[in-house]
Amino acid sequence: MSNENRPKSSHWADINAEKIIREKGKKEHYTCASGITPSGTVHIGNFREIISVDLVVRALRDKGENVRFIYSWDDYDVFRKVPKNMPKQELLETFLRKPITLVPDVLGTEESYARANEKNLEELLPVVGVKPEYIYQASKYRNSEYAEGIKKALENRDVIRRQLNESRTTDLPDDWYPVSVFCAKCDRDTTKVTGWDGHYGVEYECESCGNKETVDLKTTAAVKLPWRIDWPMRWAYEDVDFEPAGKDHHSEGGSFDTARKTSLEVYGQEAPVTFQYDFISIKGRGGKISSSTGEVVSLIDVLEVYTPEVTRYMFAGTRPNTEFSISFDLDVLKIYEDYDKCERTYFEKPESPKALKKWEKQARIYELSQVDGIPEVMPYQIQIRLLSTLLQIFSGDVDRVIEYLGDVKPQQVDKLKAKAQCAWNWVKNFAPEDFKFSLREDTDDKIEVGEVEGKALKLLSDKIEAYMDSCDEKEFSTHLYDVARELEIETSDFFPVVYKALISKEKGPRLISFLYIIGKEKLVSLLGKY
RNA sequence: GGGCCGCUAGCUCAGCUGGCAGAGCAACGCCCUUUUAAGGCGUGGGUCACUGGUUCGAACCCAGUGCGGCUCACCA
Repeated sequence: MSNENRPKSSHWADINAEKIIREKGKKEHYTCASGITPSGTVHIGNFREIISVDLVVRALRDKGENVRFIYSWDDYDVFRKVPKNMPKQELLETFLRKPITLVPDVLGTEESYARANEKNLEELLPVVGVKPEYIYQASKYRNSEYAEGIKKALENRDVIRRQLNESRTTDLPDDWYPVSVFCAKCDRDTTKVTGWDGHYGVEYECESCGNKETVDLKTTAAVKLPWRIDWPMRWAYEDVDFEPAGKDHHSEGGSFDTARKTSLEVYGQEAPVTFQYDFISIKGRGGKISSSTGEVVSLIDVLEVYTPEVTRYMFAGTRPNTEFSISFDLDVLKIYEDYDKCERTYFEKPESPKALKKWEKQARIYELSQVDGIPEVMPYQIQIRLLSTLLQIFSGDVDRVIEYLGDVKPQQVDKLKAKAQCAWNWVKNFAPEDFKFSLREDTDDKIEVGEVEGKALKLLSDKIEAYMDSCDEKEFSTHLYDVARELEIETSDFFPVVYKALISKEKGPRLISFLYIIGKEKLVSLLGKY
């Protein structure tokens, strides 16, 4: 962050960073945590969790702090239901009640279902500049690394039961233990804990296979803590300073609420600084992906249409506790225009203190939207609409678009290409039909036109040949209208014919500019044959 | 029932560690000799949901009311 005479940032990420330092005190390093259960495709809603933490991590680092950014895969959670978007439903059903790390990968060849879901995201996160340290809970639990934490929960069984009962409708029974066990024989969590020896021995009985044994917390892979206890145990284990959570956790009586109490009373430390983030919804993907089931939109789908910077921008520019939707319809254009405006603002820093204050907010959002550092040269500014039109004229060939533009600097090429790829994907997959066109080929048959219309096209072709090189757009428009005038046809009849001859549609981009973009040579070959 | 969020122009929203009420779209007008899906300039448009409080000053802070949404009280 460039600091010369800058007003103090009021961005939520910076405010939270300050709050962490204030509440946790000055520390050698701060631990920021995020985590989710890979019980299915990791969707874009889950991504809000990760990116929210990443933004706060960046804010802390920009203040010169050392930060450990951990990301926990809760892959020792139970496989509770089969997501509808997964193949091999019957096979998956046979693994219900087992930990997801033991469910086979039905999508490919990963070692497990959990791993497959994890890998999908892990491979993509660096693309948007997110690089956490991954922690795999299945591995932690199965190696008994949490033995002491589990034992502590058992020792405080009554305290925890009281804490949980405060927000339950029905009290936990007297013989309840604050642990859950995966049966060592059948791997299911259909077990009942029947005793604890006061040290490391836990006795259980499996209700599905009848297995009954006593396991040692120091060596067993079977015992895990239920979520509401697991969370504070890990806060203590990793010394977590900051972890946000979704609104489902943040209600009174929700899991953050009880975890906070357990953290303090059982594990002896304050809960991390936190905030609540809201859900995000999807707009404009009607029927495109979903057929039978719950449509799962994940990061990879978003990156098809939004560049990594614009993707970050949507999250960095929205306060976490407000809901917003990620759009795939015409709103895409607006988002890009907003981002471009933000970008131009960043590179045009004002002088007056008053203007500087407004600038600061946008500038900070821009910085937080970048994947690796601020570009040295402002990226090439082109309206996404124009870019889409150009791409359609050149059939998606980005190099020809860049050649046409003529003034793209070498340092700007990569980002422009990335933007063009997204624009092209959007046009192909999501743009309304009205928006789409493709230029006719020279080899295509002529369209059917009446006698006068044919003459008009021919005349237009002649005028293009005669005047286009020597006139600018404004001057040439006279010749365009002359065609209609000379042949005594209404422009409202004339324009559609031109569009039809060019793109087989009755409407199109504003004609004069459109003709200039297409260029004389191509026009003459398309129109001259009438 | 508890908690959280929202209510600002016709629409979608920004503005919220208090300082002249904003943007985009829509509308209207003008220009590009003329509509359309990329243009330019301009105009109109507001009880900032309501009531009260704090303050020199409130869309913003506090207390309450109404309407709408989400969420928890199983599991994670």
